[in-house]
Amino acid sequence: MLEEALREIHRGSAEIIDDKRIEKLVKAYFDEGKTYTVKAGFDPTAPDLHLGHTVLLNKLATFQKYGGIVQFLIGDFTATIGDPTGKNVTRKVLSQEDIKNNIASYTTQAFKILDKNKTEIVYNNDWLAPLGAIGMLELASNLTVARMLERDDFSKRYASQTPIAVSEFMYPLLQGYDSVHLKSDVEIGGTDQKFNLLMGRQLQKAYDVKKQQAVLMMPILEGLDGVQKMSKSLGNYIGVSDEPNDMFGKMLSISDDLMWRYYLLLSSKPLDEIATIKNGVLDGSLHPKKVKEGLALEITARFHSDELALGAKEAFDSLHSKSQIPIDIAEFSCDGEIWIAKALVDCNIEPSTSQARRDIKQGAVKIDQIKISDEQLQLSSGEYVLQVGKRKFAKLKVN
RNA sequence: GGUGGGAUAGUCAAGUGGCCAACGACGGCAGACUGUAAAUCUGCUCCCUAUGGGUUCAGAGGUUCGACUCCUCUUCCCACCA
Repeated sequence: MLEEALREIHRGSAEIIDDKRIEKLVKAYFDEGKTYTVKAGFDPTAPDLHLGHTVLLNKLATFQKYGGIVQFLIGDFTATIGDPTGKNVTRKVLSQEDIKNNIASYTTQAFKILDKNKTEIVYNNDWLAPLGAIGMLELASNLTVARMLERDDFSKRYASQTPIAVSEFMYPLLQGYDSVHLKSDVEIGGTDQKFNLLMGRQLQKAYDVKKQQAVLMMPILEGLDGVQKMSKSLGNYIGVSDEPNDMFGKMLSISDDLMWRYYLLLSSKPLDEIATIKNGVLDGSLHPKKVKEGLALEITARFHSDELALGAKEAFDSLHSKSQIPIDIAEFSCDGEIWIAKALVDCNIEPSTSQARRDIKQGAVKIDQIKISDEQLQLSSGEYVLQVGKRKFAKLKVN
């Protein structure tokens, strides 16, 4: 039982510092029912969560299963500085108003995964604001500039003479101080947070907290392209608030290689079960498509419901596998006879008549399921279903 | 402040007077194959009812029958010097 719990906790992690401590904490929970605290910080900057964020949330949920009380730390104070990690420029400072709004939507989404009863939402403004100038200076004395400049992102910016605000130096310190105040037993974060996470340990020692937090780092999830990290700005993400059909479709669009990564980091299936599935695919007894569907169903169901997930699968099948026309396609209408190329542009499924003509020439355009080849074609009155390629549809009514 | 180099389509990057709507790569779109995959192969990739016309190569002028290519000025980048 203990062993299983630990395996689940270790699953997918990139690096763990002080694993012994984690073992002890979990063991104490099994033996004596003692709980412990697991801290994770969230920047209230991104109100829309995507699956990349859920990697961390999943891990927190796992800890909750085994005695962990999550300290869901909202960095409302630190957000006014902006985490410099990975950034090449000084970040914009958020207004209090923005922060408040973001927090509300953030937590609603997070509780789709976390157990509300084992979560304590804390705001670092509560203790960082009262820290005052003296406290701040005291804190700052724990870190040397040289040490700070060892950090890659800072040293690069320094070398290229990109400005670094002194306040940015404070960020890791403040994050670390959060751990002092909260007396956290464990902190989890992404691998990119290593420096900040370790700062928590260092400061706990300096402030004589009597215990140093264990640190568990999760890898950064790759986006749909399988290469770059999942992020909204790159457009390669699956949002936790995505519609079931979108979510399901996006999941199926990932490559087979990436699928295993997603299974590891996103699925709640036990590892040995996943290993069995993987073997099945390797020896050909299982079709990779089916396996990917399983994953897509699981994830879609998690954020919506079993029914909606199944519905999404059916919608997907009828659209793609059975090559039927989707049910809800955009409708357009026009007056009088219309040239086919123009019609495609007017229905927003082609960017220009030039492109439309090219596609017709290539046999990519269908009207009512029938491929057309005449680029001069005029549509007289009636209703048509226009199609370009496999996925672009429009209904057109010619009056 | 001085001197030199650069700015080309979504991105990178050729092109140094006509053969240039502009090589190539990536991306994107489409076709074949499939599992709406991936990989691979093929075609297309400024706009316009088109064997033609129009607008493009940082911006504004100029030279020329003709300019992305030459000259002048402007803006922005980069390198070296001070």
